[in-house]
This record gives sequence, C-alpha cells and structure tokens, in this order.
Amino acid sequence: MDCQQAACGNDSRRDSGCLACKVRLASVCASLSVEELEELNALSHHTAFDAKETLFVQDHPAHSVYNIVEGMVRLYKLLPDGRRQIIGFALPGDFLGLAMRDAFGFSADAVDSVSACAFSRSAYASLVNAKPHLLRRLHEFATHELTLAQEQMMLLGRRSAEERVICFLLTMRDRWAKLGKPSVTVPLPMSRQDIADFLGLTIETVSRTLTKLTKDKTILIVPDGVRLLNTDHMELVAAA
Amino acid sequence: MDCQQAACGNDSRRDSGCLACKVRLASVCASLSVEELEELNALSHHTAFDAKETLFVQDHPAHSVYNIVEGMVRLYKLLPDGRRQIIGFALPGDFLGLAMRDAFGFSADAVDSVSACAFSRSAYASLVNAKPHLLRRLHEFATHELTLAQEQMMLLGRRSAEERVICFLLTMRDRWAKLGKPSVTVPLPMSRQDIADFLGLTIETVSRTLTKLTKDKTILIVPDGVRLLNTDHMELVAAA
DNA sequence: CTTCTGCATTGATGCAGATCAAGGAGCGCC
DNA sequence: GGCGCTCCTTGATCTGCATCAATGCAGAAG
Repeated sequence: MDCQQAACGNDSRRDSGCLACKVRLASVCASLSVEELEELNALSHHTAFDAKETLFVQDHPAHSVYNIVEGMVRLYKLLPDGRRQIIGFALPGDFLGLAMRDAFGFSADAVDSVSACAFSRSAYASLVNAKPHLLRRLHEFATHELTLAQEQMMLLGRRSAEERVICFLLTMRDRWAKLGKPSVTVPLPMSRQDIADFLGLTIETVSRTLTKLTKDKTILIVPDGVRLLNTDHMELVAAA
Repeated sequence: MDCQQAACGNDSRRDSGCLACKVRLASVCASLSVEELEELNALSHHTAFDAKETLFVQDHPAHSVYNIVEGMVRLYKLLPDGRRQIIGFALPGDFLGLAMRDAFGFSADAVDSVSACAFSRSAYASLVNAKPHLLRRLHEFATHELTLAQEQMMLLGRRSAEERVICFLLTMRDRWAKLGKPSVTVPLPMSRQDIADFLGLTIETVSRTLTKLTKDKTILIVPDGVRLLNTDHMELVAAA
C-alpha cells in the first residue's frame, strides 16, 4: 500500500509520507523504524517556500523545526546596523532547529525553491523525549555541525580571501557529492553577496577572486555555478 | 561515608569522588543520580596538567574525553604553515569530547594549572548508550557550543578589532559570573597571543586596542586581567 | 524593439589592521 | 646585582581587502 505511493507517485514527498521521503536516509529520520515513520507522518507538515521567502527570523519565538527536503536555505545573523554573517547554507537532509532555545538563534530564508518538512516544537520535544535513538541521531548532527563551525572559525579568523573562496568551493562540491550529485561543476544557487557574507568578505572581493581563479585556469564560471578545472591545486591551497 | 570526605576534605576533587565534585552541577554530570555518580566514579581518572601541558593533539586518536574541574584550557586548530585559530577557552564545568569522531578535531593545552576528570572513549560510549538523560545533557551542551560558535562566526567575519576585544571581555566576564565569580575585574590567564588567535587578530592589534580602551577609561589593565570601568559603553558597542 | 531593474564585474582609491622593528618590564637564576 | 628570557607595548610602514564609483549584462516589463 505504501509501496504503491512510494514506487509509483511522482511527487513522493507530498503524498507518500515519510517512508518514501527521498532525503530520509540522509536526514535525522534515518534513525527511525517503519512504524515510527508512520507515527512521524501524522506530525509533519510539508511546506514549500519560494525563493527569498522567509522560513523564520532570529529572536522570534521558535514555533517549528524543519527538515530540508529540497532546495537551499541560507542561515544568517544580523547586527543592528545591518552587517550580516551567513552561518551556513542548508541543503536537503539538513535539520534546522538544533541551536535554539525558545527563540530562533538565527534567521533562515530560501535561496531557491525550498520544500521542507516542519514539526511543531512541542511535537518535536515529545518525539525526542520518547525516542533515544532519535536523540542520538540529533546529537550526531549537532556535533557534526559543531565541527563544521570550528572549521569555519579557522577560515574566518586566519585564511586569506583566495583560500576562503577555494575552501568554500571544495566544501560545496563535497556536500553535493554526499547528496548523490558528484560533479566537477559545483552549483551555486546563492548570490555573490551571500557567498561574501558567508566568507566574511565583500561582494567585490569574491568577484575579483573568482575572476583571478578563472584567469589561473583553476575554475571556469558557468551559469549558476563554477566548474573546477584544477582541483589538485585547490586541495593544496585548502590544506596549507 | 562519602560525606566525610566531601565535607571535611580540603581537596574534594581528588578523594571524595564525583558526588563531592565542585563542578558537578555545572558539568554534564549534573544529569546523573547519586547511584550513577558512584558508578561514574569508578570509571573516571583525575588528571592534573601544568600550565602549557598538552591534553591532546588534533588528528591524534581520541582516547579520552574530559570534564574540566579547575583551570583554563585553550582549544585550537593549526594550519600546516603555523597559523593558529583558537576555537575556545574551556573553563571548569566544560566538557571536551563533543566534536570528535575517532580523532580529536582540535588540540588542547592547559593555560594555567588544570585539573580534569578523564574517561576513556569506550567507557564514555557505553555510558552514553546506557543513560539517555546523560545523552540529553550532552546534546544540550553541544547545541550551546554550537550557538557560541555561531556568535563567534559573526564576530570573526563581520566585527571590527575594537568590537572583537570588547565582546571578548564581556563574554569572559559572563562566563566567570556563571561560575560564581561575578566581578568587574575579569581574569585573563591566557597570553595576548592567545587572545589574538581567538579573535582573528595579531598580538599588536590586541595590545593597541587594550591601550586605547584604557585611554578611553573604558577598562583598566591589571595583573592577569582587566577591570571593566564602563560596561554600559561596552554593552552598547557589543550590541551594535 | 527599448527601458528598467537587479546582479556581477572592473577600476581607482582609502584605511584598518598586518608586518616589521625597537624598546620596556617583570622575573627567575646564577 | 646582572643576565637572559618571555611577554607586552609602542612606533613606522606596508598591504590586502574594503570602499567608492562606474560600467556591463541578462531577464522582465512595456
């Protein structure tokens, strides 16, 4: 029965429930059994967001947590004077809702069209309480995020503009690869401004650095992305 | 019996076990019952480190996890060419061992004399498996660390040198306050170089910024620390 | 087709913080 | 006391990236 929907439906996310969810194995839900997934199904709300639409805003009451199913979300913090730091880009399988107490610790909005699976905070809380293996999975996600954050501190505190851009491109390539899209052409749906705000640079510096890498024949700029021409050199720069 | 040691011993850490541990309530161990603490006691090794001594090294096999009982530990990552980013300073109550898989993700060494409570990885792993409330507590610690890391990204990516120093001083003040030592005099046992490597600056810039703040009558430099003279102004700078 | 609008690129100039280079200042040790 | 050592401060200069300012360019609207 589930199989019908899962195997035959085109839009497997919307209609077939968690069991057929295409990011299930990459997400926190991979820790759950078939019976638990059916339980989960009743609690989840699928939501679609257009590009630039807001998922949630920093310091607002944290009503929901989200699993990203499709698309890209930018996560960022703002200072009162408008300076912005993007703290990460969420891809399918990523979970939003680790680093918050009663209010969201950062803002999130859709880079492109995003489909997400939302849970109310209360449903989420009771799920976590009832299922230690889910908690364990969430903890793995949290420590992984923490490791990434520490890498990013190294990048922001000590690396040059060129190193930052190269590390960013390699990281994005690896993230797409883990999602089953390995390619030397790295999709970059976000704007130059987003990249700049993620890397602690200005848009001009990002642009100049990409042109320099193009002139070096290290990369090739393509529509909505970059093709990596000399990954050996890039890995070398990223390591050192 | 435990009470005797706990109440009467001067060196309560070494002899009286976990129940008498002075950082228990601030540490991950606060989630454990009295019986569990006795169990824990058998698994823990108290260790002392002199200033500058190494607790563990990045990329080495992760043999142990640690609760810091006393003193300060610097946590840092190095690039092959020697550039260093300090990713945090651990104080009593802090747990070291969240962000690692089989190898340590960063290096750690003692800033001053440190006393720590160590557990083997295997003991730690089985403990976590057996006790969901401990896992929950660890997860809280992890998400808190993640929030701090995100704040630090904002600081490193978008704040000026003066803002970085001021945020740092206020954060250290608040951390000491939480440990029951609230004071306008903030102890800074780490070197200027450590502060610089934490804030993504050079030692000269840290020094100059501190002298500027002194001339402003915002702070007063005292031996091994700083007295905050104008916290209102500092809070204002930190917020904006 | 033209104009508009929102990025992205490119160039000229400026400046915050890095780098280079001397001194202090505290402190243990002979 | 004097010497060496480490850490900190201060000054002079340099530079990588920011800032300021056009210009390009592609898709949307008219």
